[in-house]
Amino acid sequence: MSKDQIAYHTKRNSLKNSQSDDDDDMESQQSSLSYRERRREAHTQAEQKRRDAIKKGYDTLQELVPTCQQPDVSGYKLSKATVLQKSIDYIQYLQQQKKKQEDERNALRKEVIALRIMQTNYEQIVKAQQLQPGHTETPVSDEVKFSVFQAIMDQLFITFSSISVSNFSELSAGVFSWLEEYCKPQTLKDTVYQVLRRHNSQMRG
DNA sequence: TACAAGGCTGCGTGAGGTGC
DNA sequence: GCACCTCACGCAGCCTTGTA
Repeated sequence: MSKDQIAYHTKRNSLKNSQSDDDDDMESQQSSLSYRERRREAHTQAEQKRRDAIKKGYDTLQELVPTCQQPDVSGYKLSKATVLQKSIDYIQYLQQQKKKQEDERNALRKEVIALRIMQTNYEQIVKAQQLQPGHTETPVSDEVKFSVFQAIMDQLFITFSSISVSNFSELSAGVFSWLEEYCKPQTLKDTVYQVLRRHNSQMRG
């Protein structure tokens, strides 16, 4: 507030309250300031304190909200109404983001559960096959294991070599589609059987 | 370019509500 | 009943924008 404003208000208020103050002064001649005057000054200070708190709140809000941190397009300080509106918009944006992330998290949780079920099923299949009559545990040399592993990897590499590696996005997209197409449990199972059959025939031949 | 109009802000103050 | 808090109001100053 400018000095002119202060002078104006001081004069205005003194005129406004002169009558009642005179009455108060007549009632309490012991104090230099009337009760009403003291009340008015205390209230003025309290109101200033309240406005400071509100202003501080707006300033803090402006610091916290990213869209309020730069001045508006005209280059001027954002008005309080604008700060409020931008804060509302930002909170709504955050709420949308939160919901989106919750949906993603739920989808991933379902996927984890599905994969665990699949894992359990495959473990049961393996156990059942091991318990079948005629199934014997014969020791397999490391050389044979490596040979089989190499054959499986070679088979997979043939399919993998069709993926484009010209840039990262194409590569990552290609890897995902390759995993979905060639690394399905049934596909891998077929590949392993195929390699093992070939390996057996070579051993017999 | 001068001027009017309108918006924003800060100020002091009265009135009403609330807690002790 | 009193002290304190909050809200609403009127006011002035500053600034931008539109217009003659």
